[in-house]
Amino acid sequence: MRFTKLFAPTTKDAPKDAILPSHIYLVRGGFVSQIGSGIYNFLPLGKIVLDKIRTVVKEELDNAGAQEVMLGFVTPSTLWEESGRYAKFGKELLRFKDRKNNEFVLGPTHEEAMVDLVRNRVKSYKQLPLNLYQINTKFRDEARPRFGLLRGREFLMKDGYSFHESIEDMQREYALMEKTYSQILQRLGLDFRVVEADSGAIGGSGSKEFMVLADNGEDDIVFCKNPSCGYGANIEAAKSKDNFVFDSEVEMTPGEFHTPNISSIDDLSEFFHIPKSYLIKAVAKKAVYEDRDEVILYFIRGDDELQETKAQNIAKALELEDASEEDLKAAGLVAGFMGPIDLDVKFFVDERLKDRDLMICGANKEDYHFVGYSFKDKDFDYADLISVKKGDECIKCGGELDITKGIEVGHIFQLGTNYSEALNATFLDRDGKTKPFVMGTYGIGVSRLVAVVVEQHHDDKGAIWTKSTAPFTYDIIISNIKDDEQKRFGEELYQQLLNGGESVLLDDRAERFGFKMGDFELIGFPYAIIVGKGLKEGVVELVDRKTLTKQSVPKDEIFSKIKEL
RNA sequence: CGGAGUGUAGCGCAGCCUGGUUAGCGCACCUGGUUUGGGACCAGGGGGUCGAAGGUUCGAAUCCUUUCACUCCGACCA
Repeated sequence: MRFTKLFAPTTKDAPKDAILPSHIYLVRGGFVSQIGSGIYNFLPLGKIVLDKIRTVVKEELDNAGAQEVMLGFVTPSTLWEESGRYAKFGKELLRFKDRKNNEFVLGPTHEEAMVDLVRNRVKSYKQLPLNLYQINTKFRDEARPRFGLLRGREFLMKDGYSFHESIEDMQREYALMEKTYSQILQRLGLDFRVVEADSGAIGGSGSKEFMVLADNGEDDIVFCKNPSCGYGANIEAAKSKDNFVFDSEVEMTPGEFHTPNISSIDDLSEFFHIPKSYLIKAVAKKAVYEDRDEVILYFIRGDDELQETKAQNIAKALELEDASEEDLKAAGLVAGFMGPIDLDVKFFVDERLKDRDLMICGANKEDYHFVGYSFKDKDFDYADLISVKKGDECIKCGGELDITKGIEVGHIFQLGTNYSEALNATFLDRDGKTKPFVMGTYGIGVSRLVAVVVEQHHDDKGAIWTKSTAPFTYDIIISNIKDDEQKRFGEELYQQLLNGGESVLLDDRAERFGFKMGDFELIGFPYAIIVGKGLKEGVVELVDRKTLTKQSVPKDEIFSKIKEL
């Protein structure tokens, strides 16, 4: 490709709302442009990168035995009603009607559609397992799109679904997909971690996320510093060891205690001269369900923090909101003095409190706490409710846990039979019995990966594409296009590289040297070959975009030099 | 969804408060010339339904009403 023919409108200035490097450089470099809130056009450079990533994804998946299909982007809403998600999914699901007044949705994910494709076509265990995927546009009407391609409303995603006769076979495929996804991300040149994850609204028994490490990530991921351990988890699912050690000097006589105006954990700790780990923190939330709201209490240790996703999951709520003073009053609760004593509202207790005694909690009475509370023999709903903190001990090896930022690029789920049952998708097993398919589902954000590569590989001048993602590998810069010798050699080299099967761009524009170098650095091709002043002495220069180092190479050797890279 | 803003040339903005020549600036673009190793310079030039609709007025980019879009902070986010 010649730069004079390439539609790549680079700019000096970034859009004012672009904060993240990936957003700034993708727009400035002429890769993408915004056409609406959270909706982006891909220009030639962006499309090349997108296709390269898509190709890597496809090659690895096909190699693992999956088959590519393409489902309709527009899906009849009846399918979504069948699975029950039409009501559950919320406003993210874009719904609309056609001229005949039939309802449709723009697919944000395609469990229903894929199950529908398979049911009544696959009838026997002999046709299993089956792993079908598509790389197709998705639409989610995000409340607040931002960060360019990282959180758009319309995006390209690979979503795959596997069908099995048993849980064991599904888990085999799940492990295969973990391996396949890891290979994909490795080929793209990304530094990533596979972490345990919350399964979220999609349901299922287990899931893992593929997190690319980046300072601007939206997710907090917990990982063990011990290199031989390898534990990693999304903060929403992470667990740590209980570090509580009982202090034998602590004594309490059970009973109510007057604590006027003392309601915060800090104040109580000071008032009773006792560590926060002996206090019971009550967190009130308003759980929103399809048909009602309900105040729910969560009891956790005074030095812990409630993890909202865990709290929401255990309550099986659509979402959790902060409970207001009025909500609490209406539920008969006294803000600041709530405890697990004689409660009428639904509540959950963190599993670390099970069998603890000698604790202090609210007495459900204004200005009173209860001292010497015991959980022994109390048959409450215990669950993991708390957030892991930096420095906690690893649940697996006891090592030190750290927290870092990551961007989710892939998510694999052990789905089970949720969807096959809901949609009545069954097969006959070896004993001739009707069974629902055991399913797995696997997603990878293809357009998001375009941004993620830049997010992880850039400097203050622009993007730095990895070899497997670069729109072109080599950028031949003819320093002065009016210099016949430079022009002739640049053209020659360009033809030579093309004939050699290399991915190469010839910058033959009548621009000044600095302008062309700037574009090279901004767009981020892995290498530039400068054909300029040095040509008189018989040399050209090879520039490594990553290090920006230049080395002079005799012009007759540049072709073989490139072949070595 | 709550709060706060912004819509004027391809991009970034001024003008609006206090209505009144032909709506301006920088970058980008076109023509000619000089330049050619780090985003050059000189001269000339093209490009605007001032987001949309309605209203007030002799007169509206400017004031009023409605509406649409986009952005920021937060909540949300397989």
